[in-house]
Formats: sequence, C-alpha cells, structure tokens
Amino acid sequence: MLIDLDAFFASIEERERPELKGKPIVIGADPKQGKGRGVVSTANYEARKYGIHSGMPIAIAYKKCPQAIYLQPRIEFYEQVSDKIMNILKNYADAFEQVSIDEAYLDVSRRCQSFDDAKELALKIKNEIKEKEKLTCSIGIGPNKLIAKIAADFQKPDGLTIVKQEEVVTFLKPLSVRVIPGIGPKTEQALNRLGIKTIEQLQQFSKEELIRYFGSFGEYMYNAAYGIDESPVKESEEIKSISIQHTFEHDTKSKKLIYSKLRELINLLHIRLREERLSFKTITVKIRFYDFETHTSQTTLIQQSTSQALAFNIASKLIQPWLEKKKAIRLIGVSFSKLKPIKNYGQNYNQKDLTKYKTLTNKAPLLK
DNA sequence: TCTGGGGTCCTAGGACCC
DNA sequence: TCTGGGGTCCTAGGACCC
Repeated sequence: MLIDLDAFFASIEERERPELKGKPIVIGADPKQGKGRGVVSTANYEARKYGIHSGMPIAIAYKKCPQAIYLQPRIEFYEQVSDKIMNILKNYADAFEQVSIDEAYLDVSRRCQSFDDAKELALKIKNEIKEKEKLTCSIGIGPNKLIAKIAADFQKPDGLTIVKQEEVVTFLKPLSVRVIPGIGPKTEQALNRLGIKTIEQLQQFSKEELIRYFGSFGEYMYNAAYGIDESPVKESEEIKSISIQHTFEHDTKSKKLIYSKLRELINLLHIRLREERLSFKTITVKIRFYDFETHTSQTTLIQQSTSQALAFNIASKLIQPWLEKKKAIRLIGVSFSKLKPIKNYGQNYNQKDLTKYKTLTNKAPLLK
C-alpha cells in the first residue's frame, strides 16, 4: 500500500487558515510581483486549475495567477504534522517505509488476507487521518510497491485505487510510460523516439531489445511494463550523504560574499553531521554560474573526519578554481558523503582539537 | 518564462593493484 | 614492440524523485 498525502503543504496551510478554503494557494518562493527567484513547492488543486504545478518557476506561476495566495513554506511545522501521521500509519503496517515527508509504503500482506481486507484497512487509515489531522490522502493498493505507487497516482486527491495481481497487466496497458517511477522527461523522449508512448507499446518490446537500448535500466523498464517488482518494504535506510546549497538573491562575483556563504553553509551542514553522529570521508562543492552551467568538485580524504575546519579548508580549495573564471555565480553548495557513524562526537568540539585541526589543515595532511 | 533544496542511483574514464 | 583480465576506488556529470 502506498499512501500519499494530497497537496500536503498547501493542505496544512488551508487547515490552519480556514479563510483560505476554496482559494488558489501556492507554497514556494516569494513571487515578489513576478520577479521572485525560486520555484513552486506545492500548489493546491484550486491553483492547479490555472496550470500551476510544483517545480514551476514562481515568476511564471505569478503571471498565471497573481491573485493566488502565495505562502513561504514552514517546513519544520510540516515535519511535525508528517511525524504525527507517520506514527498513525506505522500502527497499520507489518513493515513500514517512509519515502518522503508526505509518502509511505505499508506492507500489509500479513495482516490482510485479501485485497478486500486491504481496502477496508485503507478506508480506516483515511478516516483516522481525516479525524485526527483533518487531511486527505490518496492510497494505492497492489501486489507490490511499484503497482501500489502507480495506483496511488491514478486517482487524486482523496483517491483509493486497488489493483489485484490478475488485473495488473491490463491496468498498466493504457497508461503513459511516464507513470513508471524512474522514467522522467529524458527517458520518455527516448522511448517516444522508439515509438513507445504507452505501457502497452512498451510491452511489445523484448527484454533483450530494451537492454540493448537502455542497459540495466532497460531490464527494469521491461519488468515494470508487466508490473513485476520484488523490492521489499524497507524499515529504514542509513544516510548516504547530507548536503546544503544556496541560491544567491542576485548572481555575484564577490569572493568575500561567496566565501562567507560557504562558511555559513558548512557550519549548518556540520551541525547536522553532529546531530546525526556521523563522520565524512568525501567533500563535494557545487557551483552554478549565472547561465546555469553547473559543476561539482570533490575530494576524498584518506580517513573519516568530523572536522568543520578541515571541511572549510578543503571546500575553499575546491571552489577556488571556479572563481577564477570571473563568471557571476548563482548558487553554491556543499555535500558530505562516505558517511560513517561515530561515537564520542563531543571531542572534536573542544578548542584544542579545533586548533590542532587548523594547523593540520594548513599542510592538508589528510589529502592524497 | 526562468529554472529551490535535499536526496538516490547510474555511467564512464582513469588510476592503481594483483 | 605491443599490450590480458579482473577488481576496487575516485571523480564528474546526469537523470530522477519528492
């Protein structure tokens, strides 16, 4: 079963401010009279009628519907609401996997003997979320995660779609290949060039053919076309990378501004690293120029580290060559990866260690 | 018309090792 | 003078997801 909360951020704001009900609501960057920088995070269904959707530049959304209510996201608050709902959902699952702030898979195959049982359970879940949190969700039920996901997207909002094993292939046939998770705009175009638009047309191709065109992803698409998916509902995943990035209000060439922002970002990222009790081995910096040309540079240390000073020292060195291009910069970002859990975190925080790391980093001894 | 932020996974080339 | 095979790790870029 996949449960997807409808227009989540916008629905929460509507709930909190009933006077907004029935009006188009757009959660995202400040549109600033159509000059804002950023994108739409969530549009409620009223706003979608104007052609506004998530990912759309906020300036375009503003042109389509200047009278909409534009709100900046309150992520921490949405996370609190999400946590409450996820805790409700856990009670209904044999295995539970949260995929994002507004989506989760529930394996209910042990507690449900039939799809009818599962439907009953889904209705209970919808009721409880409605009662306790005043929000609606769309639920897809299927023999595996892939079908549950496609089914959940099939009817929105407040939808409930059940696809039994014997219905899978027929259910998929008329749908666009685009509904298959992992097939985005680029792959859709590539498939279109082969004359494939629907899943039925995808089904006409042999596994070997698709592998020839798309490598291992071709095999995934072949299986998906027949609704085959064995992936388990995983309880939890370890974090593989943490990152932070910032788009400047105005593109800049100021090294002073760039380095101070870099310091700030690393500081924030390091707070998360410490909270999660992790060490890193790889540091990546990202830079985007005014023309959207984007580059990354990374360094892998010879050992795990938790040092913020080291991170800043290395990030500065990585970013420096890009600043020499004298092109205005739109965005900078930093990421830590090759993470490992670490005990005794506090130690790296006393002043002695920081000083020690600073002298060390001048010689960059941990660099290959 | 202008393009956020935080993630995962994959690919391809190169260095290096046995 | 020409040049195997298998494996791991690193780097950069890209597609995709919410």
